[in-house]
Amino acid sequence: MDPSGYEHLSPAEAIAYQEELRHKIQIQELTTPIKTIAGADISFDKDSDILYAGIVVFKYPEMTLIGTSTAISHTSFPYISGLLAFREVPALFNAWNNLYTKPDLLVLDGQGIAHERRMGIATHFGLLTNVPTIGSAKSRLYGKFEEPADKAFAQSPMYDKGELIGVALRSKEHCNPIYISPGHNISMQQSVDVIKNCIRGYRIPEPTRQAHYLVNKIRIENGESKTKQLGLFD
DNA sequence: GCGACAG
DNA sequence: ATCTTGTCGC
Repeated sequence: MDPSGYEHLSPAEAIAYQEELRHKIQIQELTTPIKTIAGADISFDKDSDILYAGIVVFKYPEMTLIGTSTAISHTSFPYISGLLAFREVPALFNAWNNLYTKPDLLVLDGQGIAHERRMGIATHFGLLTNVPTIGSAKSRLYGKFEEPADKAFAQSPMYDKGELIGVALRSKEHCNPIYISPGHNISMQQSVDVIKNCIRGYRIPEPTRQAHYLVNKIRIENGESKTKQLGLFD
């Protein structure tokens, strides 16, 4: 199904689609070398249905900037816990198609398989584009875990009925942990290792941290240009 | 019925 | 996610 059609799905239909896609998920080691990595994120105004999507690509593991792409899209699918992909993936897909050179790996702001149906936004996007993905969320959605020690890089496994679905990682001392889980076409261990390599002094790993910065920037800029276009200062 | 609940 | 200044703590 083309993501442009997501907005016409009912929540029940979206859940049915997740159950259908989950059978295709591949959590296994990525054997091809990782030479480039990208971060993706979304931004929007409080009561607006316009989404600002952005992707930032870096050379890995140096993390030097290679390129960026953005897309401004409309959505009508509401935010529903567990169905985030249906709201944000269409916009991200547009930004993805604007990228000249696709990265070897993509980090999304949200869960991978640490989801009740293993279909977090990172997994969903990976299945859609066939690019290896990792989910790096700022808060927990699903899974049980013990609080990791308050020491940089301390980690604790996240489980769902005995199954390992993610890792709570203390990316920085005295900061709340981030929740890492593989999205598609990469292993749990590799996901955690890669994210650790992307931590550069902040709680949020560089790929999504920079993507967040980018989408906020274009959101503010777009708002200002519209104000001018409407001639509110005339 | 109650609590949880990515962005 | 976004609205927003100061403020507590390392």
